[in-house]
Amino acid sequence: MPELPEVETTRLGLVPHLEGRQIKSVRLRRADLRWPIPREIKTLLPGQPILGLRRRAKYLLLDVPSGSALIHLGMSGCLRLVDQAQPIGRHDHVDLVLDSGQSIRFTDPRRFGCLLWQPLGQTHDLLRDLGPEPLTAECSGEYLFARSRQRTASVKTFLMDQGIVVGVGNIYAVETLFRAGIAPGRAAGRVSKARYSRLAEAIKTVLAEAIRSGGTTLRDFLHLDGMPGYFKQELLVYGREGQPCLACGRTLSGTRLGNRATVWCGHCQR
DNA sequence: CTCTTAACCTGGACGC
DNA sequence: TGCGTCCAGGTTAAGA
Repeated sequence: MPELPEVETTRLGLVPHLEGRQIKSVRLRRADLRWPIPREIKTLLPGQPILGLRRRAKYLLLDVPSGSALIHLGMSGCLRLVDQAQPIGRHDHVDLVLDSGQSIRFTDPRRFGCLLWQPLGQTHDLLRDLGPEPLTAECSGEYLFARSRQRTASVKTFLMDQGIVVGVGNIYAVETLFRAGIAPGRAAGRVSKARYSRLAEAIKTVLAEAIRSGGTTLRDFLHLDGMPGYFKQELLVYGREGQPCLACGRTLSGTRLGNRATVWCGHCQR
């Protein structure tokens, strides 16, 4: 489900409810997510005040004095704020019960997500080799150009590599490449600096706009209040294979790159 | 190193 | 209605 805008939307929705709260208890129903949920989650979190909820790449970090709970939503995960009375669903794996009476509920049907522990002062291995945040100046055309030299893999695969730049998944890779006029199958090392500048620009505008719209809801991504994200209405190419290009009217092509559905316009993107 | 592929897991959509 | 197949917002491990 979630790329950076959906994770950030989740964070923004949760933050106001966490101010001054503490974690009363942890209800663990199922620990076998992508990696087993470590015992620290169960033993260290209860009784701790919540200091904040940060995001790095597609990870959320729930800070308490002794460290951070590290959360990734995988393909199908979501966090919701629920009341005690909320019935527990088949895929509601963990509740972090707050002293407000509400709980942060982690739901993830496919269990590609994870909930791990990062002790204070340490950086988890999963965060170690991540590239820059896309909405910072570090993610520039110059930077992408420099990192892409000599690389023969497709520019789309390159863009989705979290070691290059974080937060861009399949939907936003397809969208940003369309807006930058770059064919997704082109070798990353054969894209000019000028076009990487356009791409960097597109990454920033598309992600920022998606966050502003509350993310993209394809099937199951919902906000804390159960409302969908509205960026789907602004997708120009994703999911539109065989339909007319909104820029030139020609039929959009579809293929698979790195095993992921890819859509583009053979006329507008080179 | 870089690149490609398979694997993890469940559920929904579709065709027969 | 039921069954098989394919597909889905991500990431890592293994192999070439």
